[in-house]
Amino acid sequence: MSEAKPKLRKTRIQQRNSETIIEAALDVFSKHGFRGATLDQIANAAGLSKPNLLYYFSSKEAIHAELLEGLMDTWLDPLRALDANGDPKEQLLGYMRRKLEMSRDLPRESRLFANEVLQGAPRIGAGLGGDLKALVDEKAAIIADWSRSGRIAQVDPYHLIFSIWALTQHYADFDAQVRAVLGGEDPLPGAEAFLDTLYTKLLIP
Amino acid sequence: MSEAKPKLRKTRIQQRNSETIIEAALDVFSKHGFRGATLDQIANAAGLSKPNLLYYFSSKEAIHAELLEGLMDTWLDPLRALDANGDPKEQLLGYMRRKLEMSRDLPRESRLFANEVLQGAPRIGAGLGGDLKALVDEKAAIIADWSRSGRIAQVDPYHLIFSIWALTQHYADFDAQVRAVLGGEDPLPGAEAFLDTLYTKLLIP
DNA sequence: AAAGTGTTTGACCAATCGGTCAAAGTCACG
DNA sequence: CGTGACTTTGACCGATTGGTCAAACACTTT
Repeated sequence: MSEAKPKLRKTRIQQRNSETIIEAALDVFSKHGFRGATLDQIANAAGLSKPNLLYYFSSKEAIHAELLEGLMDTWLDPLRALDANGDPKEQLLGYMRRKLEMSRDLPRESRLFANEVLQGAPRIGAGLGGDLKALVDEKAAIIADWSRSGRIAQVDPYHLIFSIWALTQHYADFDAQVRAVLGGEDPLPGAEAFLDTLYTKLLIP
Repeated sequence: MSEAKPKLRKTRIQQRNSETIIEAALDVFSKHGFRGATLDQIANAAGLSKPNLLYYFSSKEAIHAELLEGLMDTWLDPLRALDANGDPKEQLLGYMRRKLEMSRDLPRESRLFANEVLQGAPRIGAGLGGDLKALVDEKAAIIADWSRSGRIAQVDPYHLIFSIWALTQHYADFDAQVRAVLGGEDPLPGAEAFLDTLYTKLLIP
């Protein structure tokens, strides 16, 4: 259903500036949302003039679209790595830990997606119903098998996956709230310990 | 630290129109975020002219602020209801269920807060570090007591509360994603069953 | 070094935005 | 029913926004 676009970047300068723009756009979009971000902010963050931005990307939407598309893969990698042949508990806890690491290391990406989905995913809806659903269906089937064979407890695999998303991304997306409640303390170590015991207890058959 | 404002609405018309505006603003702000919402959209949704809006509220910010302030109480009610004298497991599962009901019945309110916190809580930051933190500290102390006395398992009370927020609000804030993955199915019944077993297992001493 | 391609920018534009204002309309009440 | 307070609105304003364009600039190739 999707046409493969070459998207060839001819020159060194194009390569470098495109990357700079995408990086700056990630910063600005994740901080202010699509509507709240302005081309001037992005241009400024990238150290370029606004017309120069639009020499590399045809519109604000185009920057946002390429950003999301390029990130989708990174974002789903941890789930892709879930191995049907591995130890069930180890695989699921590993997935959770990798997602938690991403909340620590890539909070801007997390917020970018959160912003998009919060608004009803108007510019990414197709990707959710397509690639994402397919991947989740595949991995949910694996988890269901583990449940059926008694290697982990009986759990709804879809809500199990949702819970991992919710619990890990929460620490990136709601960072302001978490830190306001905890004071100065770094939330992540406590979070990992809590989530470890949570999922360990949940998965015991 | 906070001055009590009377905020008296003299006439019937003022009463009615203020409410209409707040209701319309909830719709628009939760759908598009603060920056993405326009006064014209709110005025339109409220069935009023834009200058008429500004007769009742001095600015876009003022509408947003009153909306958030009025909602904060509703939003924290379930946590306030957590009773130190009740049965621990019953109290915590009850809290979770009430939050899940709020995600079902008040998704706009959930998204409004999510939008605000995602942007770093620029217009509500004080409320998070103040009232919210105080309330969470109080209830976390209760939960810690339950843990200490062995009535529930050893858990970090703060992350336990965070997990209830994350897991329940996820079904409102990320509704687009959840539904895209699940297809037509209503997510909430499955969510409640999953969360019931999750917290039941977690809390067993 | 000339020519052609690729890159950058200042000036500008139309649309939209939050907000103002004076004038017109409506309501409550003596 | 008249009067003063309350309510509504069309017209308007300055600022910001996404985007255009022609001209200037730089780089590579021959």
